[in-house]
Amino acid sequence: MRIALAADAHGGTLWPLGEEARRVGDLARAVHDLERDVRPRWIWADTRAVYPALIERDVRVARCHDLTLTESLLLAYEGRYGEPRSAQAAHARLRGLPVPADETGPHAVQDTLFEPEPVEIDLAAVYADQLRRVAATEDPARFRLLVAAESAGALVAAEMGHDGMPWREDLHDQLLSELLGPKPVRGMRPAKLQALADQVGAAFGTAVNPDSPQQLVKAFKMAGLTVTSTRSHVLKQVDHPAVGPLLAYKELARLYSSHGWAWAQQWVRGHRLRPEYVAGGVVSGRWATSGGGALQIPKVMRRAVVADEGWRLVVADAAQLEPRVLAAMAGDRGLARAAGEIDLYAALAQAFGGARENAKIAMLSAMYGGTSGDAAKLLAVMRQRFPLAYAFVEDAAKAGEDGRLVRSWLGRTCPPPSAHWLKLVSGPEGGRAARDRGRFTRNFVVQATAAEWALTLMALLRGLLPAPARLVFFQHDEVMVHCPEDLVNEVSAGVSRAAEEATRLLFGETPVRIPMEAVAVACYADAK
DNA sequence: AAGGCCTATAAC
DNA sequence: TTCGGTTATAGGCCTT
Repeated sequence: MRIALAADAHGGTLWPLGEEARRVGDLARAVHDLERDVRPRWIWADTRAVYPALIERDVRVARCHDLTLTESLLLAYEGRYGEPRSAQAAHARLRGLPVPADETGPHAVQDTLFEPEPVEIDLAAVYADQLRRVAATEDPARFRLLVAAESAGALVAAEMGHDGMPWREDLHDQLLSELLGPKPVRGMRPAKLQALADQVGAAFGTAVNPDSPQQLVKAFKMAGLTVTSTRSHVLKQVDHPAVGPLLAYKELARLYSSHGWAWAQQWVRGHRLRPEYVAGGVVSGRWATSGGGALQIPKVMRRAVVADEGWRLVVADAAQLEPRVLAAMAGDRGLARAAGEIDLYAALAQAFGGARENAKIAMLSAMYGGTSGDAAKLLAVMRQRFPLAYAFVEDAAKAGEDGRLVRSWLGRTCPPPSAHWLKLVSGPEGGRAARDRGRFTRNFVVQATAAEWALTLMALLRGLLPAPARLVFFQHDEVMVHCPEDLVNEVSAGVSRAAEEATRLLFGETPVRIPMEAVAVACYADAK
């Protein structure tokens, strides 16, 4: 059963497909009852606008179809990248009405919540149109899976944003104090940071703001040293007494400004980090965050992520996900056989002269377009030993260089070349621009497919988790579940099973394995 | 004062 | 001949 749903200021409208629409005063109550009785697939305009209010009322749904995310996938597939993707825009296109631009900006979703819809959107008609367009894709079964996974991802993102990841404010403060000195008063640098800044100044013989690349370059110049930038790896080559304290400063300043006290004040409440995840926020299908920086948490801060009393964190990541995905996509039997092993690179080592490191460089260069060091030599070996995998990424690169589109395994489509690129590519620097886009499309097919595998895994795992276990973190190829201690085994088994099912759902019968070993820990820092 | 671009670095 | 992809965030610095 499928039910379209629209929220408004006074409740909402439910529209079981093929039946009359009916208004309800208490939307959350109605959704709860229907979810309990019939478990429909909910069709709604935008999960980010609709679902948080339901979660707030403790109502969760198993399945949905997000019209905005689906429209976005379809427009890209159809070569119409950039057209407005909201359900309202899709509706307007169907009816021949003026198409409203998408809301943009940090508060777009919240703003629309409090504004009445300017026009009534025929959700069922938009949905039917999308199903028709999905059926017209080259492989409708795959695209349907993509739509389902993307929509499920939106549910998970909203739920994780609500539940939050366990975060001990006291341990975070303790960690910051150890590294930086006590929390400073507003406008002051923490003591250890100031001491390092003073050392840098002393080494130059004049006060320099270590946060200013311009001042640093000038100061080095006065000391008779020319630096092309003030990046850490450049400074490491420079012999000057300021370099030591400067590198230390940079590392700590990063922690302070990006994940320091101000950050915690804004994003941590009641022992939970609650960032805002954006499913489908990256062209490759990876998630983004629009606040909270949850996908860039420095590793040292994992010490602050601690399970509640009597609970555990079950942490699992898919090791070597991208080369495994490539092996499955390309149907390269030799690579797929190696991808049946726990350590793919070790299994490949023999083909690359015995060194595991060489195998790794070869694979990464193939997927990222790397050319430095021994890459060229190793890629030649790869071409010979794993011709299908090699050809797969080469074809993707060639398509990008030619200005064509590439797609992931399930049909996510890369953006078309920009007008700027088209101009560049026919000019004197055209070769460079073409190669740049080739690297992008080469990586896109792998990264996007890895992302949809991870999305599928998460959708499956969400359905397998026993209450009250909760998904609390997801970072590209890694998931974290927070659960009572006595559920650890069940949750770990769920993770492995979800990984196996995700692999089979995407790739069918294949020797490739994408193992996910879960570990249960009290503290995230102990997971690796 | 606000906004856009640049540089730098965190994650995968 | 150099020259690996996707991001978020913050501070400096320049323009308006």
